[in-house]
Amino acid sequence: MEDDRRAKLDRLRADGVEPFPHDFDGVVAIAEVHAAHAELEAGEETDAAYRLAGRLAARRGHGKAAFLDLIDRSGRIQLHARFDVLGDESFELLTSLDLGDLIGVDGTVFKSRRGELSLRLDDFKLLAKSLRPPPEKFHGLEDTETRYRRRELDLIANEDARELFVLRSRVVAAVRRYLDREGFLEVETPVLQPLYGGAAARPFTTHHNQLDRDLYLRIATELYLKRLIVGGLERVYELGKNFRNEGVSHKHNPEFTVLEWYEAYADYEDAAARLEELVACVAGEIGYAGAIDFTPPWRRVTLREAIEEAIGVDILFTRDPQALVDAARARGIEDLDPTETWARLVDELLSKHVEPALERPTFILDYPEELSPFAKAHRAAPSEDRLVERFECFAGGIEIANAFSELNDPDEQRARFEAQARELAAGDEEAHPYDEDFVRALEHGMPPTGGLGLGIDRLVMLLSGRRSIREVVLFPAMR
RNA sequence: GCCCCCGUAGCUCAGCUGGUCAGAGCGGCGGACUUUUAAUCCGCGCGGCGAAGGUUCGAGUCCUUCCGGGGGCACCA
Repeated sequence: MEDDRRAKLDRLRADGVEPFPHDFDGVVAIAEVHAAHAELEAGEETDAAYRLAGRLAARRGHGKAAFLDLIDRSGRIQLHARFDVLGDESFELLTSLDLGDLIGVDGTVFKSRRGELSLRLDDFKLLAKSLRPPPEKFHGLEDTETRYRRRELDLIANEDARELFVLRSRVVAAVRRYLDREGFLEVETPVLQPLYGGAAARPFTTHHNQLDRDLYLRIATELYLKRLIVGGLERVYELGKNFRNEGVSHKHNPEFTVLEWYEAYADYEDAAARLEELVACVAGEIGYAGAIDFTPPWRRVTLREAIEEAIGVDILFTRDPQALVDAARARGIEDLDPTETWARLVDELLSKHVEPALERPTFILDYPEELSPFAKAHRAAPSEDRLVERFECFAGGIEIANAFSELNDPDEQRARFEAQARELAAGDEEAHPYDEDFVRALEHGMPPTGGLGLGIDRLVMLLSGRRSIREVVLFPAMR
């Protein structure tokens, strides 16, 4: 059948038809036509003329007439072609088109007897010949592998997919608009870094040939952005990819899009308020109508309370891993590993016993210092609790954001790095490497700052009701 | 890394306990039809069942290995 299309291509050229012309000016979106003529009665004709372009998605032949479906990014419209309007040659060319061919059309709007808004073709032009058959038109393309690996086919075949990625684009645009309006500067910091940092994760390593040195793909933008706060930019954000050398799952892709913002003279409570406002604002702008209520204020609960509520254990009664494991075991939690650190055990309790149940947007506040090397000590909590001003925000059972009152005491930061260095030496591959450039920057003085990271892919999952990150990433990592 | 599942025409899929099992719909090709809409009607199968071995008189159908994928676990604070 590919041969059929090749043969048609040859025939077109032989007949002097250019199968790949260079342009087609003056095209409007199909959605525009629908919007302008929504009120038309069935059977009603107009003399409103439009020029459209898109892909031929279906054809219903009818002898001396034909109905065709044209799709563009904005939608679908039916075309009606008549032999007596187009003439012999043109009509024949039209009926020899293949599904998947790209065409441009001129025509006038009418509504068919059956009530479908349509365009009566006055003229059309082949804009690009398709040499391969498109996916099946009724079931669409359902094979997950093909949908992910060959996303173009998914986009051709599935209106859902088109709408989703249009939605994603609108989400990102709305996020930018909000931050721009609030006086934030969008900046770009290095993706290739001599030292990675800002998160607990293993990096991808690459190599610069001319410099003959290894570089890391960033795992976070945090440290560079805070250096910009030291530099006086006051409100900055970066929206871009982070890379983490980790497994894939329904909520993890090795490269993922993150928004980080830093705001001078703010703390984590300001960040929480801003996140609520931002997400509610974005949800409103895209017309979100799903099950999650993003209306501020969101629920706030401390980590200690959340874990106690979930499993009945007060994590702050000890810093001893074995004691915590024993306490958890007394409440029926058997699968904790006593050789882990206390902090990692706390984290495991959070991710296994608290996070999955957090459907409505919830801030979990006030983390142990050991889990948060860049967050400032809690101003109100007893010092023996060693808590920091940090929150993670969850919704739909997944973590979407992480924020702190940024640690800006350089000596304290150095001490935290040293603690991390000991972890690293002890074999924790995800501990933070010591970043002297960052500490030196802090020594010049960083204002009190509230910073936040928001997972854009996960936000899009929530706002689109998708359960897998692969659904919302155009070309997800495949095995 | 481990466990489970899947891999049949361009697409969606049916093929029970191994013996016309190489099929259907959509798509395609040829023909009819000037308002249809998963258009309809008539005719045509365009793949040899992910790959390689093996068991068997006989294998999409059973076994082994490999490849690709999905899901789960681990990992991912």
